[in-house]
Amino acid sequence: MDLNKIRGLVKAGVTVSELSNQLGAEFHQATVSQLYQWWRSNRLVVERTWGGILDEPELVGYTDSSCLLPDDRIQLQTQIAVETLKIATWNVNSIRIRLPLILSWLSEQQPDIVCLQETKVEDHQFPEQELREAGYNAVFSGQKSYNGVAILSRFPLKEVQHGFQDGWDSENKRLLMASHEGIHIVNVYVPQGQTEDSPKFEYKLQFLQKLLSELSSRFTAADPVIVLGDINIAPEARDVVSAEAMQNKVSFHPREHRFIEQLREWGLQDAYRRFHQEGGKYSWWDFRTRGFERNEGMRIDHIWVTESLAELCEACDIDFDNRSQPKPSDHAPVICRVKNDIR
DNA sequence: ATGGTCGGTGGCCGA
Repeated sequence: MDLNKIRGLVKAGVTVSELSNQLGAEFHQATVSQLYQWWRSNRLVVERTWGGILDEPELVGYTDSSCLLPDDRIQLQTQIAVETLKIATWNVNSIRIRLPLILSWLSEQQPDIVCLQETKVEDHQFPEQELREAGYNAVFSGQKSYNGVAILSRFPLKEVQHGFQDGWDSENKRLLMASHEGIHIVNVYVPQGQTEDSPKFEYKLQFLQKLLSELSSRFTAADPVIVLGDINIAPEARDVVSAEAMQNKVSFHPREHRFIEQLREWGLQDAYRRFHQEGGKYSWWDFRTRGFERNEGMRIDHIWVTESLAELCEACDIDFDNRSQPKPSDHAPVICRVKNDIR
């Protein structure tokens, strides 16, 4: 199959039957699969007049039961959609209860890649169909009740890895990696840790240590790597309401700050702090104290990038508006925009 | 205010 020839013809815009005529014997199953892949990833515009019955063609979006018809006019989008990549992280606190908000947010924000945490569903219950209809492929790693991570993407993801490569702590679904156009995506849900004297805090610190060794064994700081998720650590005093009150408290503990320091030493930087210096900007607020209404929270959801990606980063923002919607998660999404210079 | 509210579960736990 001559992919460049097909790409050229479809970029110019053709009907399916014209394409079939022009390709002749070269039009076969692989060609059709390619068209569907483009369609599924929202790169193919499909216009349908039902054999001329409609004066104005209707736009046909991809669903699992969609079929291309011979007189459909198809056109492959040029790289407009990927000139800048919009990459987000969001702890959704149950994908089942949050699905309506997730779908409206996807359609409003149009992110290209979204890392989700605390999906809280087993894989067979993951709403793959609904997300695909919204234009997203998904890879996911879930369990009953707790944890659960997923990556949504407009494009097919590559090099998917579930959990740590050595299988450590594989029963807790907190880590999911994939790649897109050479960018390595590390989606992580770091354990919360409860209190300083809890075994859960030791588990958190061990998890962080494992995460660091996973990063340094898989990548170098020269690679384009993006580590994002619910890190459950507020790095600095300006990321909490009161550093005094948080002294030696979990999520603001010196031993956790040591990990943040090691992340920086390895070559990662906090994308949000490239663009915003002010304090009092949080990504999580406690439901119990009505923290959001009082703006009392912590900035614990982060996007960390290596230097090569940092230079391409154009923006990084917390989506506060999402948190004020009905039935919000206790976390707001964090979104960054990365210039895509990989052509 | 050592409380409070969510979400998932199953007769309490995790955040």
